[in-house]
Amino acid sequence: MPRNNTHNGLRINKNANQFSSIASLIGEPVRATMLWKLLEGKAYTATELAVSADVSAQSASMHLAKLITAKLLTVVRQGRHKYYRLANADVAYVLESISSLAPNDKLVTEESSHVSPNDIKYCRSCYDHLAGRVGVALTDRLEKMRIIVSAGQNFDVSPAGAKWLADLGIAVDDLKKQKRAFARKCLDWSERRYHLSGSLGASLLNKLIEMKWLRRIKNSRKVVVTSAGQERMYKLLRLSL
Amino acid sequence: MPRNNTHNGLRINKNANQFSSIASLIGEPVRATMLWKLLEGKAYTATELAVSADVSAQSASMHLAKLITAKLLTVVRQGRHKYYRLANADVAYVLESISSLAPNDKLVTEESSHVSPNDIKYCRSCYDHLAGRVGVALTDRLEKMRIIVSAGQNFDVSPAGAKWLADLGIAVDDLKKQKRAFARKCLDWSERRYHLSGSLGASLLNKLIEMKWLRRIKNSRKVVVTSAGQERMYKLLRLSL
DNA sequence: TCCACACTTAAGCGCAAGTTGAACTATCAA
DNA sequence: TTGATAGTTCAACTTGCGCTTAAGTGTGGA
Repeated sequence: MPRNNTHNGLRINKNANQFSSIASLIGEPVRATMLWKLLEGKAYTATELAVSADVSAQSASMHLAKLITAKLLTVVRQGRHKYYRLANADVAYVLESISSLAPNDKLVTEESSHVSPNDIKYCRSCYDHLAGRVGVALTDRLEKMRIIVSAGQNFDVSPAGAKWLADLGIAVDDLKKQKRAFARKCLDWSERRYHLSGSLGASLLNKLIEMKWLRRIKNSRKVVVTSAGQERMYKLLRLSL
Repeated sequence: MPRNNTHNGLRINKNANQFSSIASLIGEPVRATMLWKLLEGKAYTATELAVSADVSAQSASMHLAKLITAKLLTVVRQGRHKYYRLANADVAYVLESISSLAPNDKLVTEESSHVSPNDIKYCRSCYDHLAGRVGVALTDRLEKMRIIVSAGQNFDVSPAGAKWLADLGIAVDDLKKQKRAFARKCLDWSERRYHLSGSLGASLLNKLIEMKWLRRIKNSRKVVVTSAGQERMYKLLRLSL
């Protein structure tokens, strides 16, 4: 009887519907597994995702199509392969925040927020850039040293900063030409603070791994700081880890 | 054949499973509607939630039980009623972040982030405290005026601040005695900046509504600044809205 | 004491949503 | 050209999960 077909009721339900359709899209077990895998930041083919979620190619294709139409993923064709990745860092962020609700985080008392270097919260990749305590600390130092400067929801690179990055082998001008966002502020769930994302964040992470200052942990989003990395980052950035 | 039963594969899937179960819990249409309603911050009875989601009492009971065991909601009994509310601000925050993925945000070009006072992004309640552009601006002013001071992931209240709040009718000492967090930093999705949550944030919102500086919009999380509120907040806080 | 109300529990039904098998397109490599 | 691989589409099937009916507990008011 009391169907809430008031004007307000309808509007609320419209919002709730959109909200619900996204959440259930993410929540379906197979899709959740795929998204979780893609959180590493790498692009995977449909078959790879099908295998890792342990379903048939047909199922995978159907699920991936849904994620694409919902704009949660993007695809690029390469020959007969299709490479899927998360649509943007916002998606990665939402996935992270959902997982933070998992009750596995055994009773985190108010200020027992001590994060050890072995903790996934300490140093991890978020989609394609560096997050966690280290990601935030690095971003902080870059800002303090005026290599990057805050600009609304984005960062920008100072002239001096561009030179500093060039010394590291990162061509800021080239990155700016890409159509994806250049240097966005990405929120870190565990730290509740900004870190650097966008093409600059991504190429910085790549560079740090290439130089062996950081090392990815296989099949995980965890990243560790090598001893060389520790030393060099202190020398270059006064960043003690 | 290639069931990924490697040690790593299993660990990844364990995480993905937890992740998936939370997301699908949120995503089910009826539960999504209930959660969306609870985002207003108020507590509702099982029947109220059943009506607003347009389902039978039995169904509602079942859904609510699931949300309780997942620690997404909490309940208190009062006589023969049970009052449900979101378990904490983190839950509210996650719900908000999910909804931010909705593609309804019609093409937000890089810096067209112009928010009008009629926009839900401008001024709204997040769970039980004030969020949106106004929430962030208010928090900023409170910090600039040293009423609150940053302390890691929390805020603290200065001695002068405690006096200022007492003049408003907020007893800081009493709030600190509560077992819930006193003054947390809560991230605002649309603004990507902090605002004040915790018991202090909640009682500040209540007080502002009580004094008729703000007014809740029925059946919505939107909140509007009254003209009296505009005037008083400028006088008291140099906050122009 | 009695009845109304708020909410819960259990059993069976039914449907939406995912899976499967088969057929189809497109790319690549002999 | 042929055959192998990557991915998609479609229709038939299977099933998990929410809904309904029905019965039960606990609280409050007359």
